[in-house]
Amino acid sequence: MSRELPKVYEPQQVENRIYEMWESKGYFRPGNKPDAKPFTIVMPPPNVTGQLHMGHAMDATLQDTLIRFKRMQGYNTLWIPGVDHAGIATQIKVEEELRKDGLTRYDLGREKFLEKVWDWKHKYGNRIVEQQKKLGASCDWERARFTMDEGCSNAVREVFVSLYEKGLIYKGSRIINWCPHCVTALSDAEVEYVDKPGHLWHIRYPLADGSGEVVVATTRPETMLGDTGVCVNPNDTRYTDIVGKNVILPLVNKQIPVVADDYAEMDFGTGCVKMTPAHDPNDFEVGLRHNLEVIRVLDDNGVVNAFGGKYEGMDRYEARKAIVADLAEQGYLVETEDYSHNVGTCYRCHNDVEPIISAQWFVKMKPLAEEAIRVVKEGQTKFVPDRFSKTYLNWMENVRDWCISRQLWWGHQIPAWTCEECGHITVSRQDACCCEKCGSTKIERDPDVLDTWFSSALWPFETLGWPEKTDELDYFYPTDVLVTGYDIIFFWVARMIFSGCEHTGKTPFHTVLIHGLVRDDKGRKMSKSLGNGIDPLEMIEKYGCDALRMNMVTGNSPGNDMRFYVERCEAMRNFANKLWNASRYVMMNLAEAEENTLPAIDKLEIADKWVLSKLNTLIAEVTENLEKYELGVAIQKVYDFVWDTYCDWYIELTKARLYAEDPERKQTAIRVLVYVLDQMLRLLHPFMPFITEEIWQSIPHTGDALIVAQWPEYREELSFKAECEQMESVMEAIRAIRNRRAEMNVPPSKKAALFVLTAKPQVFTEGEGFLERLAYAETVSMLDAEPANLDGMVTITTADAKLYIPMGQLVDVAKELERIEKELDKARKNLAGIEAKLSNENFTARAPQNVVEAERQKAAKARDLITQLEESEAALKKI
RNA sequence: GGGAGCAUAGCUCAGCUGGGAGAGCACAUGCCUUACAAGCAUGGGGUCACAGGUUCGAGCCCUGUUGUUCCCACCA
Repeated sequence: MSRELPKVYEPQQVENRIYEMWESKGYFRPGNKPDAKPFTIVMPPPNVTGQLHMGHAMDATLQDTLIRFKRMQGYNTLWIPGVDHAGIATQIKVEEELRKDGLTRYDLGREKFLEKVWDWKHKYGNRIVEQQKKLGASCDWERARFTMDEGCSNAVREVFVSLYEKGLIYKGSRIINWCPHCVTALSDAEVEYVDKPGHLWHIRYPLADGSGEVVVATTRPETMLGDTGVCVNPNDTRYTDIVGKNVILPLVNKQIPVVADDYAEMDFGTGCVKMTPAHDPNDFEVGLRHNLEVIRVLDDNGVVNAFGGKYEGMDRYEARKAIVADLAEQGYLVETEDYSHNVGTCYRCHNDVEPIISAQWFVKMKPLAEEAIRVVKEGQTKFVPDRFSKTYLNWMENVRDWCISRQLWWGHQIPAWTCEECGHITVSRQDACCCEKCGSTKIERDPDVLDTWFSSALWPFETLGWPEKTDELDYFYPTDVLVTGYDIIFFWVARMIFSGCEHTGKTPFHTVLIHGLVRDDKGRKMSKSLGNGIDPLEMIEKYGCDALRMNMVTGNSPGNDMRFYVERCEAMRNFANKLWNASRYVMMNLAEAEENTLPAIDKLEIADKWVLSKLNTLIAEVTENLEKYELGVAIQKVYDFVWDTYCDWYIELTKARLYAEDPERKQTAIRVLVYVLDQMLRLLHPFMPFITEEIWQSIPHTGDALIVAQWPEYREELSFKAECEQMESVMEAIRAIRNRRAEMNVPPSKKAALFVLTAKPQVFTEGEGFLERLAYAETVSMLDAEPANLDGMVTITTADAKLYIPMGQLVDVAKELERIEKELDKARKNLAGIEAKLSNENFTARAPQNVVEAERQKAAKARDLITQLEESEAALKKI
């Protein structure tokens, strides 16, 4: 950056260069600081198929801000990136590719197909990484992991086998959620329930002995092909007689029993429920209790199978239509009722899922959940904001066994071999050669793969080398903060916690920072189908990465959704530009500074002491906010300081000195300007890494880069209370004068003399230069007494002074009086309020002393103002 | 059916442990003041959803009401 700086900040010229500098110098790797504490974050691995979207931008910004903050605080920071193999999503993508050539995965066979997927991964898997770099993510790319790489695969294998050995993984036939479109089982978490309008069909089932009938209701009539019973409540006197009898299943014409079970509710519908144990989880349970037959009537593609008789070969919806029509025709349909109900859909393809009985692998959750509940209840892992711990606990306390097998090819294949001879299942860390029970070599590996989340669940420790006992694992694990959206608490966070507890004996992180969704400007989810997504890369291209990052954190609080406004990117771009220009101003004068250190305290002037005190407060507050993950609050404070305190006030306050001819005063000013700029850049760096580094590199600095510079600290010796009050007093006068001039429409070019009557003449004498420059005063003179002639004089009153400005004909005495009356009225009301408070003994006795003291000071100030106003009023009335 | 969030300026939202009602954008007026017109100065604009309660004091804590969003749940 030369001294000849462009007037406008151009992020495109800066970002790539800075990022390469950081990366090449190894700043993203944890420092080699033996005494330093570690600070570790594992990045939620995006899908290999993924395209960077606003959710990633949010995720990355928050994590990077925390990492940069901690890095500057001296921690050995490690942010581990990686990519997820995303079983279903990726497999679908590659199958779509194949379809273009008219092929399916079965045409290729498993091995060939997997080769294709790996090709695809190598081709596109890095795209999302490159995109994340554009966000300024300072993660240790050299440690980037992939959930299917060797280390992760070992971890998965170890976990599967050890859980199996502990009896926490089992294979069994249960009702699971089946997606006929993806042709695989799903876990409960992968089902999204959608309220859909449908029908409730009431169907007549005649008693086999001809003594009557029962009427059952269903939303899925096609499942009746698999009915093996009818259930009534044992206390339901209406049906006592028929329990144990058989009814005839219409269309199928077979006899099925009536059983009594609490499951049937007497006051719902007719009180009779048809039982389809193969296609409904409740019916399955009832079936177990009453030994009902289990007849599965839909195949893996959702098509009616051989048990469906004449309906065989029909798709489930086709079959539904045909069955309803036949029921109606044969007089079995009593009623068709409009009925809206929750239908489970696949979270990937959004087709309806079918509850189907199927042999699958499960993780037994109850024993694992215990510890996962304990660590959160006892605060070893805290959610920010805290309300999500309730969400988590509620889920964990009611969690059911986790179906982990998927009928896919892309993923970690289950390490289980079934013996053809004896049927025994061998589960093994090494690929099995023969049955461990009978020794037969006729064994076949389970073709299924594991749920993608099974490997993601191990992410915090598998990325550090587990199951090997590595030094890294020892040093960096447990990690510190996990940052993610509330939408994957169940999918991922919960499973990482119980996995960490079970396999490492430690909860994987002490804090879970939850953020919300990024929505469009109308509050809708950004989605491909709506086409309302905004591309983060486009925003970066247009407004700069720093502006996008600022957009992500400002005005946002943890756990809450945010709407994305392009206008705010613009506002943040403007902020970056503001900072740029302030720096330009400092650098233009930099030649005057001999060094970038603070001048001796006795050289500091009032404005310097004021800005340094403000900076001090800012440092303390921002640090605390960041420690508490209040990034939005923190950045707001820095923003205000930069724009308001530094640019709008301090820079203006230094101009008198910079343009005057006293070299020593000039140097003091510029050195404080540089010092404060440097400190601001540090505070801002975690949020706006690029522009701050770029500027920092061109001001005098010690150290190689801002990214590894030290985080500012509060310095007691730089707080100057008295000088701050002085400064504020002058500032109040400046504001009051500007205000009056604006109201009177006096242009800045029209300067006027200023007379000051005050009990603190020294304050205003010292502030002369400020009043001249910022309050358009031609001259500033102190008065000993009220001016003799107030005609043509504007009177402005502040708590500490009365200010007179001769404005000649512009002044209307009557209007002046009216204004003073108004101000007086306001001031008196204000004082009355404060006094009422102070005269309340309850208040003075019970409120904290500092609050009472503050009220007293307010009262004193209000009284001063009233006195001043009254005097002004009296004086004006004399005219 | 259970649980949670939200309701603050025209719009979008901050407001941390109770003591000043705020920001950005928009709006109005005046300014090309030698860092910045992507700017400067000044201003208008709020019953903090409603009703109670606790407290010396409530946007903030408690109870209830209304509206709204979301999550969880096997009622055929």
